[in-house]
Amino acid sequence: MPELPEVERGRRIAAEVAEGRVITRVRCPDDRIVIEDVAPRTLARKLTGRLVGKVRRRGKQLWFELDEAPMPLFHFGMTGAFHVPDAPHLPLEAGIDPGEHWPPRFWKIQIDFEDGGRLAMTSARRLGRIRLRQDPMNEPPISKLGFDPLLDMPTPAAFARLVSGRHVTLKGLLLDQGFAAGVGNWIADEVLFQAALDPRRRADSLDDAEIRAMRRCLVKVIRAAVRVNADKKRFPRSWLFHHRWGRPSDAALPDGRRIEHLTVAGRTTAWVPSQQH
DNA sequence: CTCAGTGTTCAGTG
DNA sequence: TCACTGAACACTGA
Repeated sequence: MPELPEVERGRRIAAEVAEGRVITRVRCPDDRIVIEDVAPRTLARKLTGRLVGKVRRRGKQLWFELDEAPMPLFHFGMTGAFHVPDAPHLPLEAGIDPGEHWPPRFWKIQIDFEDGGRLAMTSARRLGRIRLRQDPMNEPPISKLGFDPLLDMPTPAAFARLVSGRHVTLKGLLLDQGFAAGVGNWIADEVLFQAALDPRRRADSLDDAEIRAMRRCLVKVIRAAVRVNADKKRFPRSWLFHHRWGRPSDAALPDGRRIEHLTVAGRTTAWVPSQQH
């Protein structure tokens, strides 16, 4: 489920196995890998022998800092993840039992390190991408991203300026990676639910208090989701998250308030009309 | 068998 | 320029 929190989880998994190690082998079969603008064997050649510095993340983008350019940039798409062998704490992704299967189902690349550590990237629906960049931070797609709610959340005043000039729906604004990097479909819905805002409202229709509420809920939801992923905890019961997936006809919160489904900004949107205005 | 889907990009429209 | 829509990508699982 790669929105910002899952990608941050991937960053931590990769950091543990990769940082400070030399890459000794890269496997990415021609018929399986999803790479942009570079042949699988070229990618393997560029990475082999490189020393990994920091594993970094911005929004949903993840990359390795190496001792020598180019650097590999990973995007998980709809279903991607990083895996390491024999790690029982891995996320529950369809069909993968990391304790028994290696390489994991749907693997697209495997990277081995000098100390025997291994990392695999999976992408069941092949929408994940791997790219090479000389200077990842200053080239697209990362250079085009907006703020990252975990790394550089703007001040309330700066946030208000970003919001007020826009005529998009709130849902569309939150999903725009050039506005807030890392927000995906369910997080956008959760933020608007908690901020009590109708997803179809236009950004430039919000008053100061509503903008502050949206900012506060964005930070709160992202931070809580990262914590949930890291500590194997659960989201609070009051969150829309738990209840949005049920059959649309009888979807409701525990207290009985109805959950409706709409398409906003081209995406399925769950919301609670009695609470969001 | 059908269809939605946690993401992104691009072409076309207004 | 801005914003929206739909299609495409490619596959799983309900």
